[in-house]
Amino acid sequence: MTYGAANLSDDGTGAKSTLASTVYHQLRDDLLGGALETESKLRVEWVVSKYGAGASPVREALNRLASEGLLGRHDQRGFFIMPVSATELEELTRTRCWLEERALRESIAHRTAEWEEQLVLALHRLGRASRLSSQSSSSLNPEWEKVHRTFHRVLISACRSHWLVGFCDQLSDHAYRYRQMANDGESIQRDDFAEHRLIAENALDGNADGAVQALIDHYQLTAAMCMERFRQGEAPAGPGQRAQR
Amino acid sequence: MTYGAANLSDDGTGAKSTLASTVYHQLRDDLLGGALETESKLRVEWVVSKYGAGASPVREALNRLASEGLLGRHDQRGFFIMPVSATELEELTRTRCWLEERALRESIAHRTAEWEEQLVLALHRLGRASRLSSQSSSSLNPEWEKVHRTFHRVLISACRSHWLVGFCDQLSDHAYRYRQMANDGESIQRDDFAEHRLIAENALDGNADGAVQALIDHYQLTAAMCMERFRQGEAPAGPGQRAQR
DNA sequence: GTTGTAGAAATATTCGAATTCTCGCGATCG
DNA sequence: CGATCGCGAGAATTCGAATATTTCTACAAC
Repeated sequence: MTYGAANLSDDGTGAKSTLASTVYHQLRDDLLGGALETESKLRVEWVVSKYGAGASPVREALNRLASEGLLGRHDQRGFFIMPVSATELEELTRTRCWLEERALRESIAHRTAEWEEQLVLALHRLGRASRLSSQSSSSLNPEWEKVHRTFHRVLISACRSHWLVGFCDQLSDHAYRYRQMANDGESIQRDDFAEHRLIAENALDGNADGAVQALIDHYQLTAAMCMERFRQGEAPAGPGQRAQR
Repeated sequence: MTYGAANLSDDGTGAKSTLASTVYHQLRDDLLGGALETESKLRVEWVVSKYGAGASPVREALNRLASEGLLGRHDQRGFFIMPVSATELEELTRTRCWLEERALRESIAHRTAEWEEQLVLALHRLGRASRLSSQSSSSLNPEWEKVHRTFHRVLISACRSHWLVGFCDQLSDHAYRYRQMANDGESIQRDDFAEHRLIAENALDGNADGAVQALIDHYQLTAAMCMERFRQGEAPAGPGQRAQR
């Protein structure tokens, strides 16, 4: 065995993953976690040396990430980390509200007993997990993030469109990126659980309008908080992105 | 000059494209055009020999296509052409109607003079291009397809969300694939231009409800026609897809 | 007949070495 | 002085050759 040493299992089914997929997931996590925002340009060689893989698999990973909008691509000029901006955050939030509203309405309209149970379960878990990491207050609790994401995914999972679910997922990733970036110490106190409970209860009651309103409020509040932080950290010309081209 | 010989310009800006991008576009066209539906499994070696490129660029192209849902991927087992089905067509159409409705409403709500002009222009061009190819009746006129796509893109272009436009584009690609597949000789006569004119005129008048209704009718009629053909060609077990795994 | 299995063949994946391209810099030409 | 042309250095891209994995086949055991 010469290369590809760190591959045990990928999805629990015992199927071995490719190096390309491994790099993809790692790099994606780093991108979303805001671990490498400092450099706008992403040199292949740099990724190769950091993640220990050849150019080919790295390049595959980069291509996937570019297709998802996390990276940009210029033929013959490599990849770059997609820049962030206030207007992009607005557009993202706007789109997210549109899609999630539709998804939630459909989900409620076609809800099943199983969906209700999953939702109750997701809400319960959300109540258990704490928002902030117990160790560092400057980063969110990864466990909470996981549960949180599951909650929102379950919420719209009955909408009868894997396309729509996928799109919402994708937007969710980008929103997560902004949230991570804007996360240096909590600002306003916020009762996360109450917000989610309001959404879930309305949904379970079949009150689509109420659920949608609560969901949109939830997203917009989050966006507003991000925006505030975003605007603060913008003027000092901090370690944000650099030369674009 | 040893490899990468067939690269003049890609986007008209004089920028040279990568082999990966070239293969991506070609393969994508073939996929959408229904040129190679016969084999569900897509061997890298086959693509390499057909498109004249090494494994690395081909693989990149495959990865991009997989991210768009045109191909599927199983780590260590390669890529396969995404199967088609009646239920998938339904889901696709449903999602498309949801997204395009929202996009159109927003587009109308935020329309500008330039948007109106582009729309008028797109409609005019649509009237000029004929639906069927002059040569072969079994394939659609590529010029018409181009103009048609432009029309629909323009229609929603003022919605203030590149995300939404992108999603609609993606769904549009998949719908196109189904349309191509279901295209062996015209069935019902259909006044395409009248349908599009109805949409455009309502949109230009600011009549969102009317425009949306016309647009949805348009999509659903198309889907219904595809579905009909689809069901016909299903029983004979024609040269459709083969072994899945 | 079914199940299991070693080995071969076919494929997919990855690497390391070219090859090609871009970008910056200094010289040269209007 | 501004614009253009060469000319490397540095990157990106691609190839051809390994390396790994899956799939197929023949054969044996139950």
